[in-house]
Amino acid sequence: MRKTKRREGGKTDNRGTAGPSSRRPVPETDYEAVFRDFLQARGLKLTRERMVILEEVFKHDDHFDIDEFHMKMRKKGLKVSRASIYRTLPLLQECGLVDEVKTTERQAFYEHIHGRRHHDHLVCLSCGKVMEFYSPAIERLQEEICRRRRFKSLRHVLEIQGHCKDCA
Amino acid sequence: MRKTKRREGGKTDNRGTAGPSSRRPVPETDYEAVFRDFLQARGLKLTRERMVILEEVFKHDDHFDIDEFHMKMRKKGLKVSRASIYRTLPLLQECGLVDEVKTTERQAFYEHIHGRRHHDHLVCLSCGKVMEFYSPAIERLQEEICRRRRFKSLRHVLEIQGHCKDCA
DNA sequence: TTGAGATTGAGAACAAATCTCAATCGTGGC
DNA sequence: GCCACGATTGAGATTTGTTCTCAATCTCAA
Repeated sequence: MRKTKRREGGKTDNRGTAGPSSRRPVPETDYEAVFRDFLQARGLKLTRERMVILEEVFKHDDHFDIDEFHMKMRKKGLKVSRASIYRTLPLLQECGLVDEVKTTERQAFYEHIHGRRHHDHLVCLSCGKVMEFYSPAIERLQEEICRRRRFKSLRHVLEIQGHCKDCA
Repeated sequence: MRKTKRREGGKTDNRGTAGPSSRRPVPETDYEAVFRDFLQARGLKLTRERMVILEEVFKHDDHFDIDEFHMKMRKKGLKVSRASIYRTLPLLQECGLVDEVKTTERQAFYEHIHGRRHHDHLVCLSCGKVMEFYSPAIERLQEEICRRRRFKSLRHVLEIQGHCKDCA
């Protein structure tokens, strides 16, 4: 009995990052290399589970929460425990492949960011859709504010909540 | 098991302000009137607990989380259950007296906003200090973004995390 | 190949928030 | 002022997201 939550976000294009025909050593994707190097540098092991999770994360192009993620994997027959997911995502975060977005919702959600630009979120309170936006001007203003206060900014979260045009 | 006595009467109003040379009923503060009206309009009752919580909220001028808040009340001998606090804060939020700020921290915190201006937060990851800032320019840019997407904004959360000048 | 040490899975443990329900209170009508 | 009744309360139980525990298992450098 785990949950019954919503937040089914917008469509994904699922841009087939999956491996090409597997007969010869499939060329390692960018993110695989990043993760592998990170693990090595940290003296951590490259396990089947970690790789399965990595691949799955990069198949999602939208936001997801851990429970939904776990469910989806089980349906596909990929057996990885929830605990491993909880343990692996922070690693992916540490090596910059994934971003954890704590929202005003109870639970956190994640999104992969490798090769993507930083962005902020619009969240529809009716349908749960999450849209992204990026404003260089806002970013600049934030930097300015931090500079003035001698605050060393590490990251930020900007989430605007309301109703999307379909729900308004 | 409701437990023995509770509600050992007394003092609902007259928040000991040692009124100037007051000989007449202490004038209700602004926020008290707001809350009272709100309760009435909603057919809710004005209870001792609700008032105690309201007063306490307006004594804090900074951010607080529910547990800390509850503890502080107990120390003062104000007996109100955690459950009541959890139930009352959303009411105060509804009538615009209090703001719930969900942060990237695990738990939410609150701050009263009556008579205060909207603002965003800088959070120091080392010492936990929370600073406020307000940027009309950022606000305007956000509105612009929403307009362009036909998104009806209700509220937003902008939190910048990093290290304050004392911790850097 | 091997063994030290990292990792895993299942379930227990936690913690924040919410719910349950009998006892009790607040309020409008007399 | 008194009543009746629905709203509210407190204490503890429950829910829910996340983290921890530990025996079994796996990884990888030597």
